[in-house]
Amino acid sequence: MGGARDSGRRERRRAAILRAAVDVFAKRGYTAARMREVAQSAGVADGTLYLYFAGKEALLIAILEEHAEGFLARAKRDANRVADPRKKLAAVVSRHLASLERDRALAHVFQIELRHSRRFLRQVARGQVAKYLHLIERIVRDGAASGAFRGDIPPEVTARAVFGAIDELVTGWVLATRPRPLAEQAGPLLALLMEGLEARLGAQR
Amino acid sequence: MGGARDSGRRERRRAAILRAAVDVFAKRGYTAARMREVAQSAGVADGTLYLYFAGKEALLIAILEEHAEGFLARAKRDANRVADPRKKLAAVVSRHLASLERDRALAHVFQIELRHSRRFLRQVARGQVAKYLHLIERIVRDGAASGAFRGDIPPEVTARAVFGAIDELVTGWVLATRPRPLAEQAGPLLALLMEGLEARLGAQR
Amino acid sequence: MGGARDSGRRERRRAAILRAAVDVFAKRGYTAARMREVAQSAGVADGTLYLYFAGKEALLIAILEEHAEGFLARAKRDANRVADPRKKLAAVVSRHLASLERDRALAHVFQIELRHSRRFLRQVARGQVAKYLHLIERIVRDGAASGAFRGDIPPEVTARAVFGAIDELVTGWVLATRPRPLAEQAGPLLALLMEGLEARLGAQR
Amino acid sequence: MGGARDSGRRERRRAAILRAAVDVFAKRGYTAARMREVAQSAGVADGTLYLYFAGKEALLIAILEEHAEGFLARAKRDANRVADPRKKLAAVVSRHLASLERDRALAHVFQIELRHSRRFLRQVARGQVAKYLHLIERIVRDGAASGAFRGDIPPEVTARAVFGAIDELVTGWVLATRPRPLAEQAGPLLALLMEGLEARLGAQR
DNA sequence: TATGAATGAGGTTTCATTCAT
DNA sequence: GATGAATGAAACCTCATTCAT
Repeated sequence: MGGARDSGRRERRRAAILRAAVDVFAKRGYTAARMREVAQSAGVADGTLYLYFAGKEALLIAILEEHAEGFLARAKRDANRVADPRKKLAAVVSRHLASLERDRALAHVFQIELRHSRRFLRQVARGQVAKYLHLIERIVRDGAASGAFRGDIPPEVTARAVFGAIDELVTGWVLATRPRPLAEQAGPLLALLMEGLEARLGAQR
Repeated sequence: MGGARDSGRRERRRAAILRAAVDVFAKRGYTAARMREVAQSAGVADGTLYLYFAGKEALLIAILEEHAEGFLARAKRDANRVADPRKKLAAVVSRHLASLERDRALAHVFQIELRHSRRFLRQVARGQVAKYLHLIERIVRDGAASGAFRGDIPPEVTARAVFGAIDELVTGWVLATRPRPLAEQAGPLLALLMEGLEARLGAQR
Repeated sequence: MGGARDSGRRERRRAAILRAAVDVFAKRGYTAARMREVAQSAGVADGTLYLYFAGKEALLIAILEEHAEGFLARAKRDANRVADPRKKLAAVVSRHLASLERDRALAHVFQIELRHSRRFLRQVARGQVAKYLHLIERIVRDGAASGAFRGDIPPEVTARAVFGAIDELVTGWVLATRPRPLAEQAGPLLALLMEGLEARLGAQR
Repeated sequence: MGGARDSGRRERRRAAILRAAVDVFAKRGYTAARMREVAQSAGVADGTLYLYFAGKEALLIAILEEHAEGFLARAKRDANRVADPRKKLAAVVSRHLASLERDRALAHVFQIELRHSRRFLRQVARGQVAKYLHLIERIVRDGAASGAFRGDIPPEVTARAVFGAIDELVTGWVLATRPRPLAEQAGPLLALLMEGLEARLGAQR
């Protein structure tokens, strides 16, 4: 019982620190952020941070892993709910935009602070983004096999292009002074990706 | 004559410092880069850096402006050489990939170091990237007007998607241990963007 | 109890840093003094200095305030112990000389380092010296009112002259290689100030 | 002829640099003053300063010597014009105040910038101030011998007290926001020094 | 003689992290 | 486990001075 209660307390404190880190990193930027401010925002002493995380960069990595895993799981679940590859892709894109639109500070950290160095990016790319790219790649590959998607474009290129396009929309939204809702942009983006930019004869829109 | 020679000397020295900065920033990352190493790499004294650039960040900004302007000018020129909007877009994409593939250290700085803070990103986004997005947007808009492109997708979304897709390909290339040539990826990316991901009945590829 | 002990510890450490600063400033001069040397002399780490004082100049200001206040309080107390304005003035002069003679390094800092810039002097002059001048002025004014002192000299001039004369004796003592004791000079100075330089008929000395 | 003309040119340039140094030192303070600003103010190139003076501190010393010598010569001449020791002292005091009141920037440098370090002060004290103290001391000593002045106060103490009193008046004038004319203060100061602060029976003022 | 571009030594301060309590 | 006072490494930039022209 004591163990369980302690564990709950520990878990809550860990979450508070992580939330504080997101807010402070978003507000100040990773480099300018001070561990002291994170501690104060979380309501703990400076030294306590180090009982939960190995250091400043570990905090950044933890933010990434904490949310990326949940996000990836939700995206996979959403994709699995439908059979049509087109709908799978649409589900992933919508989930991506919705997940980040819900929490602007977190989106800021994801789009900007998590990319502050090559070494860090490598860890990110090898870790979470790679998993995400694989998910898209799998959908595209399956779609090509079933005849729903074209088969003449390397799925890795498609996956990167899809991810890059979404990613840029989000970054624009994060940096904008008066951003337009992300959710609105899912439809047009999907239309572009699915059907292409060229006008079709006999199927004008 | 002395003035001309001095001016040439100054110009050469400025270029040497800028080149050194690209190399050191790419090798160490902006934060870990030491001004001393830049100076040594450029073959000048520490203090000389400050006769040419206001400081470390000014060096980063100068790298951006120096190359972004030239790149943008070349992209515009390429686009203007052809009339077909499809070919214009193809020209810009190819130029983008080719420009960065030519100089990997510079590409590294563009893809990673130039994005190390929100404040900096804002300057970048508002400055050079915005110009680039406008270029793409203009092509897309004109293409829609002439009937070559669809008219139902907001051109800003298209522009961001195109830029994001290219950008991500480049970033993947910069971070990869064994990158595949960027030039090879222009074709598939364009095919995807132009014609879309969905398979066409009666026109299988 | 822990709080009281900590507070004592903090107070002792603060005093040690201040003492170290006096010694190093006197030995090297303010500009040439190194914060590192102050830290080493105080037996703390470099960064610890900044937990107690805002910076190098704050150290100088703290030396001034710390000692000037005590000195002024003692001078006032001494003056209040006697009723005769002549004795009041004598008490202040003696206290001034005695206070600085007790601690040569401190005297050095007071006479030289505390005057290293106009900006700083203004703070000094407006702050502590002004208070000191007021004390003398008050004594002189009261003495004139009671008929003990002349009434035809502006008290501000008298106060500045008295302060300047003492100050110069101390500076001479600080700069001298083989200084003669300051205490010995109080009597002659007072005789001069009180009775004047001119010989008196029928009252030869 | 060429030599004479060159020499005149050199002399004028030297004077311009010295004047520029006085102005810049007074405006910024010695430490904050930049050699570049002195050069610009004098209308010469940075390097030219070093063809006339050994360095920044040499500039300060040159200001001192240049003006102190002239001032001392004038003070001596003034003193020699009268026979009465009282009038000699009055002449020196008046000259002192008048000399500095004429040029506020120079007065600033004399009162503040010339005292910025012990090493420097030693040079000053050993050099010019010592000569000045000797002048006063000689007058006081002669006055005592002739019976005009008291003989019971060590002349060195008197000299320092006189110098200190004048010096403090000037410093107050330099630092004041709205200074009252120095010349007005010569009379009261002399009255104090000559006749003393105590009220005289039967000779009230 | 005059120039001014180049030099390069030098130091205060910040802040992530540690560890005695 | 929690605290927070203490640590100390680390680097950008300034500016007096030099010297090739």
